Amino acid sequence: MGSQEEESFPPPSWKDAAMKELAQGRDFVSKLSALLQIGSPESGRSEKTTAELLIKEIMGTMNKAMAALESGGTMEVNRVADPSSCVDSSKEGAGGKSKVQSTRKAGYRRRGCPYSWTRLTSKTIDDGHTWRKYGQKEIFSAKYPRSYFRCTHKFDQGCKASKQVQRSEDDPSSFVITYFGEHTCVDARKATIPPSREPCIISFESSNGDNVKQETPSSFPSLNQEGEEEVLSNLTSADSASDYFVSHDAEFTKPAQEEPAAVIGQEHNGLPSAPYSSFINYGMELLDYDDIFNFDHTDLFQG
DNA sequence: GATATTTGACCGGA
DNA sequence: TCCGGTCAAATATC
Repeated sequence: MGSQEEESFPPPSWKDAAMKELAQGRDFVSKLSALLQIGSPESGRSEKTTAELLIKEIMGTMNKAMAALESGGTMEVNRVADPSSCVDSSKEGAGGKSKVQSTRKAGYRRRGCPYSWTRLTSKTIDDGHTWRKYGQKEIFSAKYPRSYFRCTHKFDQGCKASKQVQRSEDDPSSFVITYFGEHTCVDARKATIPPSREPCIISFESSNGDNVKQETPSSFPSLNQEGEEEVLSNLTSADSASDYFVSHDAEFTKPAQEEPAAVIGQEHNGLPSAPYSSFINYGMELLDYDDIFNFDHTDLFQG
């Protein structure tokens, strides 16, 4: 990775459109914020606080995204073809146990996995799937080790999804999470969650009226697994992962502490996808889940 | 006892 | 040959 970043980075026209949309979104949030300031006294204080926190989160995320766009992007690159093609062909159908045939440990490499996307997050988050860590490596030329996760259902359901988590060198409080493959599993944990397998269509309406629709992978990652807190705190001895919160019952993270993650690189069928639209969508997801599960915000936002 | 994590070794693409 | 991805035994945790 790395050398392809520039070439996969959104072309200027796309970038302009994304910037415009982000700026507009920021304006909307500002207006909403202003409305809240003069909101009716009847509105619950906790709800107002919640909304304000959300606004701060959204604003922060949008500013980050815009800054990233402006700077030409520290975006990761991801080559994408067919999600289903992103499998460990070497272990296909064997669930990793195929090497029973061979006495050798397999060292199959994923280089060139055609379907991946990367996101940068200041905290770990629960994507509704369960992951199992299967390795950690010190990476040459990288300051922090990289952790390797596979879907818990890799063997029982043959799910091919996996991810890598690495602390960002630029911002050690952030984690770069790279997802590979698509979940083909049916996670019991997700049974109570509205189906997310439908592609999320996001519309970017550019200034010239063109609509840029973006389809995000059905297994859009947003949140993380149980116990990853400790796992990630292992990446370095420091800080931030420790205050991360995940509730499996609620299938939700604690937004007040959770900085919405940005998908910083994604590509689909050779076309640069909309990393920023994805993170926007992530914000929408939070709201949707909230509506659906009728979470008690006061609980969520209290430490 | 079952399940998850850690960690050193192996493998193979670049 | 190097280095990153994965395996699997050992260990830890529940």
